[in-house]
Amino acid sequence: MSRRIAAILFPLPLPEAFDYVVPEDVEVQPGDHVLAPLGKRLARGVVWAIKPDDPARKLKPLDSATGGPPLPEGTRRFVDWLARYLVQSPGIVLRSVLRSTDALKPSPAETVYKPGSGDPGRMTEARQRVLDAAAALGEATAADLAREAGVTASVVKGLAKCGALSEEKRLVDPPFEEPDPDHAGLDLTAMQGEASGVLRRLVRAGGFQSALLDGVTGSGKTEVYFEAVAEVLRRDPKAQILIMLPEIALTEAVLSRFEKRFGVKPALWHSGAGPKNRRRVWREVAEGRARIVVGARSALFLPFMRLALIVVDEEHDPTYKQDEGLAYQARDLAIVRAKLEGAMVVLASATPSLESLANVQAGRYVHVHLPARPGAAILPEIGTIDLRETPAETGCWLSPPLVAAMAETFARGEQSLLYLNRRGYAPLVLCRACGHRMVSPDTQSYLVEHRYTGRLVCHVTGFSMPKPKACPECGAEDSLTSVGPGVERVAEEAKRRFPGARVEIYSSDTQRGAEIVAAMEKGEIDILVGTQIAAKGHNFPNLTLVGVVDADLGLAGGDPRAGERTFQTLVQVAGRAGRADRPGRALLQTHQPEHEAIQALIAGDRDRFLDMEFMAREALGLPPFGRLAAIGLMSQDPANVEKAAADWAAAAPVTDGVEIWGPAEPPRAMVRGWHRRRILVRADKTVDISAYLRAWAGRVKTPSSVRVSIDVEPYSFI
DNA sequence: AGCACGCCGACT
DNA sequence: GTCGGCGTGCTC
Repeated sequence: MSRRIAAILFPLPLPEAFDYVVPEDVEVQPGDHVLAPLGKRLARGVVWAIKPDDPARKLKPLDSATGGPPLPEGTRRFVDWLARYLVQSPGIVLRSVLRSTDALKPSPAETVYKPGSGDPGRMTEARQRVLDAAAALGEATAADLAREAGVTASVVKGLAKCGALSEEKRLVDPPFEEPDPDHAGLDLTAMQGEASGVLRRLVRAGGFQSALLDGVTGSGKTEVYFEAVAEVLRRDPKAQILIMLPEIALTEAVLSRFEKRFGVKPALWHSGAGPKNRRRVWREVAEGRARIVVGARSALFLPFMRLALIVVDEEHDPTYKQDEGLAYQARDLAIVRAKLEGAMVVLASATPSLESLANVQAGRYVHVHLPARPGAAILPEIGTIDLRETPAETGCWLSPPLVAAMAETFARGEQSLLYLNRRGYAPLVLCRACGHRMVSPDTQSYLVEHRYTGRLVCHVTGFSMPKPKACPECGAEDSLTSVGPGVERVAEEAKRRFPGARVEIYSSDTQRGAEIVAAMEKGEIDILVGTQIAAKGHNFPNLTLVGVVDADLGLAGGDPRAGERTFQTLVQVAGRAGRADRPGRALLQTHQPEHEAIQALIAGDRDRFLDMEFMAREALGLPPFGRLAAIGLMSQDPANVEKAAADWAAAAPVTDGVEIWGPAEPPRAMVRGWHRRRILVRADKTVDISAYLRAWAGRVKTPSSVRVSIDVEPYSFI
């Protein structure tokens, strides 16, 4: 009598799936959820495969099947692929898929009440209030009715008993409504029509395809990819679609646009959603009923039954890269997932990543170009101010040419935006007497002065302290001085120079951001000083001058993507000026006006910037022309990390086309008591860097006091 | 991830 | 003499 064997994968850091005997009376398929004995306890796992028996092996029987929607094959293959690629145990990847622990239980039912025809009998005031509430709410739970009427639930129950309220069972997690591809009439420009036509043709061709939808802000990318979504809905009544957005973009605005186009709300998946919502979305996706999911990067791990299209909006956005825990780049994984599912991918951006443009050049992606809508935003005239020739006065940050431009703008009754990506008043506080620099107790990074709150703040850990009167090192009184500008300091200078102007600050510290935006739209602010947060997406019709206080920020440093990021940010910021019918201009204060990023920007020549950047990266063998990986080591004991780093370095396999850089102290060598070291690996494109790392990790034994993290394709170099 | 085993410090 | 700290190892 041959046994049936099931390989079961647990959501635990185990190296592989474990084998169990399937009892006679248990029926399981790959993807089913089961309980199985693991050591002394029962653990939840997923059947990964059914295997032929090997009678020689002594195996435990699995306990039982737990039910719930099975994990589809595509999702399981994605887990296996990811585990290999990310150099992680498959169980850890599985854990990212099983994000909603109670999604496996059937949707619970709740009792709801609505007005009935029965005789309420003796009418009391409480009963009348409940009946009024029921009439107003239509259909509600006992708790809701009681709260609304200001009584206890027993009054509701009493009315239900005599039939004055009728009782019904309702699923707590109702299915999502079916989106209608033809809900809204088409109202596309000729350009949009052409672009959406290309995408629709790709959808009709079917199978795995990738397209880059490349269009400036305001060109209507969303409407265009919505047409690809509609085409998928029309062609296959079971097909599912994932629309990915950076977490921060998952706002009411997106939802209302979606609802206008498809007539219903999409299933939403993001970190802020509660467990109830997650359970509903997870289950509806796994059962194949949720047709469209709009979600942040983690939505990529949902168990889609029949995924036909993935849209990655704002694909260049660096927040698609997750650095903590499972380190992955959601945009890249979207391509992989689509390939495994035979689905199509649309990457959309106004400033596409170099990686995506390289794929276009290599012919791997179809390039769908979407020019600006006629009559819409005109890119402003962009100029530089060479700070070496016309520096700002000592203790000031606005150079004479920028001040002159602001004065003209103000005189015309138009608005200016000063952009500086530094919160607070000053990025550094030091003692004039002894040179002591105020640093954070944990990270040793500089404390940023916030004059508005009178505190010194660590932007890394959030640590803060009141600004001391005397230097904590030498005791000198009133010797602490603020070095460098933050938005508060630039605003102070703007107020001093333009006493009649209304100046406001907009940063992530701003409490009433929405009010600032509204006031700016209404023209109630003359000069807005803002960080990154002010660069995105707002439409200020009377804004005609953008001054970039420090265009050099981000050009330096060891980050291979710094130039690209600066370029993208500057395009966004410059794009704020002159959006309505007024021409705008942008002025960039810089010490390196000859830098490619800045030259290309003032020429409005993206292709030239990209060519330069491509050449630089190709020469260094950096992505997308080579591969990078980072090995991070962390311990509370400095001697332990040091030793572990040395052990890792000594164990590195020697291979052609691979270079090891380090071990080195990262810029933040110590974070919250943890000492850190990093080893960077650069490999030629032909090298399987995951296999290399796996082989390497197999040769080293790291003590449990040292934590090891492997990041394939790191983005953060902090 | 749990859970057990094992080897050194302050307590009934 | 034991209770309990958490470092190490194992789970089909």
